[in-house]
Amino acid sequence: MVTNKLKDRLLSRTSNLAEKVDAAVANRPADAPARANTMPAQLGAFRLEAREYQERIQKLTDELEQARKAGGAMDVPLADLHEVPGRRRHKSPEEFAELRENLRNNKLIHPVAIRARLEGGFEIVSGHWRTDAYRELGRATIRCVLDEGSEDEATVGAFYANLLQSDLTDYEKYLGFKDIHRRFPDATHTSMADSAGVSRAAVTKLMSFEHLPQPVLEILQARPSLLTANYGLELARLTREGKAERVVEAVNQLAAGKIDQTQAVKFASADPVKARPVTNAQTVKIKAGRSVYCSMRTASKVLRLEFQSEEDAQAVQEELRALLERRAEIVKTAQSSESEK
DNA sequence: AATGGAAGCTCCTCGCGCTG
DNA sequence: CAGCGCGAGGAGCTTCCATT
Repeated sequence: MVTNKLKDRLLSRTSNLAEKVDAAVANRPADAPARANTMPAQLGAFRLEAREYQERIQKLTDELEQARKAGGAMDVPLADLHEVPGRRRHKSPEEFAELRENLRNNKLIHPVAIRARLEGGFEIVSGHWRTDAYRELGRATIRCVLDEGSEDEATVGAFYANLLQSDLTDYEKYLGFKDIHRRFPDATHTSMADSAGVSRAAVTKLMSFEHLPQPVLEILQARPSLLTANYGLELARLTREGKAERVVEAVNQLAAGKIDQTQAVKFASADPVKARPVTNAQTVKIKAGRSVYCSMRTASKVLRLEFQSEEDAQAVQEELRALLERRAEIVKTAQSSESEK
């Protein structure tokens, strides 16, 4: 199946990215995030910090490892499970309801895959919907297993796989790319675009959500579909130009359903919101008998010709070209005589 | 080289007016 | 009056050029 091939291709690119960036991170000098001033102090602080993190990771991983040896899985309190943005796969409300009802009566076949977090608790690698279902069913714990593979593989892989689903909102895509960028600070828009199979401009556009005012991001957190990246980009630009207040007000009105996205941008840019741009377009229909042969539309400097068939358009093209070349010649001689004066 | 921004293209949707 | 076609604008995307 084509889709699967594409998915495999993207996922394989994804693992490449993880390796590449891992390698880049490994090659980076250890004092990159330097805080101390002297070299020995930098190294000392770095080693202490690294050891501390290492110990915490080891402790949490050991607990899960023990559980796995004991029987492969452990019951984890739902309150200890945390979601990582961009990792959840899409599911319709109907599909979720089906899953929940299934789990109400049957026991969990596939345990939730989790990984220990530095800040405590566990992050869900896969099984977000199963966890949600258990929460709705009022259960206290859920069966979990320690995930294999690296954290980055899990996040990046799940996100890029999700990206193939068009029903992910632009804001959610932004959260995913942002998370990847947080994990791989060396990743550029270009490299992420390559891995995701989208254009670089698309990534840049999505990342523009980053520059929106905090209140707008909070609204989007609750309603991710409110703003698409095209308009997010415009509003981010206006925010940078110092119109953050107008942007927030515009998004509030957008959220209230009073205006659409285009009007929101106009409103935020402080331009008077015109009801509708005055169009002075004129359309002339050239008829062949009773049917329209060609519809000719003139608006400012645009002339549009629409024929009934491709053949008609082709047939006229050569004649029009000759006409336009003659006109261009006239304009040219007029220009040269003008410059001689 | 990376990123930002403008412009243009295409597809889609919706309202309006014409026609049978 | 229902069905249809058309016009116009919205939305989503890419490409190209400018800027950092």
